[in-house]
Amino acid sequence: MQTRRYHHGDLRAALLTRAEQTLREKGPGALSLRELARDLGVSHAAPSRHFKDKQALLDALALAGFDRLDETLAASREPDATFADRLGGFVRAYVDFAVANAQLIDLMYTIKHDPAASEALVKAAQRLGAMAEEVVAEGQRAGEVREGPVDSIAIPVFTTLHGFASFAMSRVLSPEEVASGLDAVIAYMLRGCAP
Amino acid sequence: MQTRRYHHGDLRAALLTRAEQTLREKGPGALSLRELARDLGVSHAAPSRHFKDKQALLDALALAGFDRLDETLAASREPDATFADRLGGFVRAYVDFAVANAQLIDLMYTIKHDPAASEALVKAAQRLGAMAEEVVAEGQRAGEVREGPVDSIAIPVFTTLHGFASFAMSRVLSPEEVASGLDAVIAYMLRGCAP
DNA sequence: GCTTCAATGTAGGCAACGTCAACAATGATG
DNA sequence: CATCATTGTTGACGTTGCCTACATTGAAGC
Repeated sequence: MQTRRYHHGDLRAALLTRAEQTLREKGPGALSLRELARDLGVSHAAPSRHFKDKQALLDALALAGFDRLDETLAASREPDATFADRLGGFVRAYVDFAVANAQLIDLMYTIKHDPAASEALVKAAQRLGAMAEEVVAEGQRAGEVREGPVDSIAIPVFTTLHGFASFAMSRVLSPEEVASGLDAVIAYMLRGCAP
Repeated sequence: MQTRRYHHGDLRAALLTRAEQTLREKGPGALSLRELARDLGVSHAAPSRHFKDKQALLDALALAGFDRLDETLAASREPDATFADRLGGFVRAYVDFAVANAQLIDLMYTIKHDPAASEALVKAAQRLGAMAEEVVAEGQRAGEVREGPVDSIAIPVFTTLHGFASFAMSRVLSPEEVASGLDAVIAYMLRGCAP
């Protein structure tokens, strides 16, 4: 049991970590700056030194979420595979992340709604779209995807992906439906992309 | 300027109407029972006679939203048309509603998240899925849609629809992208459904 | 090594909120 | 006309986000 120092050391990171935990466990409504401060053994106004606003904390949380999702997706890439495998991998990685971090994803897209969304956040979100575009473009180059403007294919594909993930998160679909439906969705995507 | 009666007349309906207006104009965060009461010229505890909770009001709002969406979609049906037209009509109606009621749709799906979602609400949400299934099933009967379990086609389709609407609402896609992208999305759906 | 000062944390206060309990007016039912 | 459930009011409590003024700290410059 160490004696509490006046300075926490890395309160900012601790706040983010703890906030994400509460978000995951009790939902966004249960997120209170004061409770966060109490949990970390710090005065109720301390968080304001690191986040001017509650919204600022949520923004930072969402931004970190986008960054992690971007990394996850980038890491799941397999350069030398058929389009079907590449797309399948991308979709599975996205859906897995969404299911494992439902509340966070919700927050991410809710915040992006806001016209006042920070530039960094918009940028991180756009990177997602760019990655999807890249998969499609590569498929086109390999002749496995129909020709035409990349957007006219990437948008429907990403749209399907996000919609499915959204249903998976919100339990409109049961976990079994998600597991079994995933293959059908990927097959459907492939048909929609086929030359 | 009529003198204020002690009884409002139909406070419940007035609360819902006003709440939806505030939701639309200022977002869900700006919804306060007390402010609602003030706006309607009623004491701050009056709303509790009609909604035991803030959550209860939100639930009622979401339920009304599902009902209206169901009606809108049902009204947009054209029984004697090709599958392409029927699907196109359905998609357009859904997307139009979503764009025109972005905050409301958000609320609807957010609330459905909640494990404690009321039965009526779950039911209203499922009617949506059923309508989509019906369109697909009819297409199958007419031989315009590939065979197989209805779910394996209806889920991807509805998923794409919801994802696109979601992006349209959240302005990930600009209004122009929505307008122009809609045709591409419908074409892509049709390819995914084709026999 | 001392001073200075920006960064970080604390203490107290404010208005707003959701909720509750106790009380008051109303109008429908007998 | 009396009764009484429904609907609205009042006042209070605890919690929250945020603000301002103050305290502690550690590092940079002399």
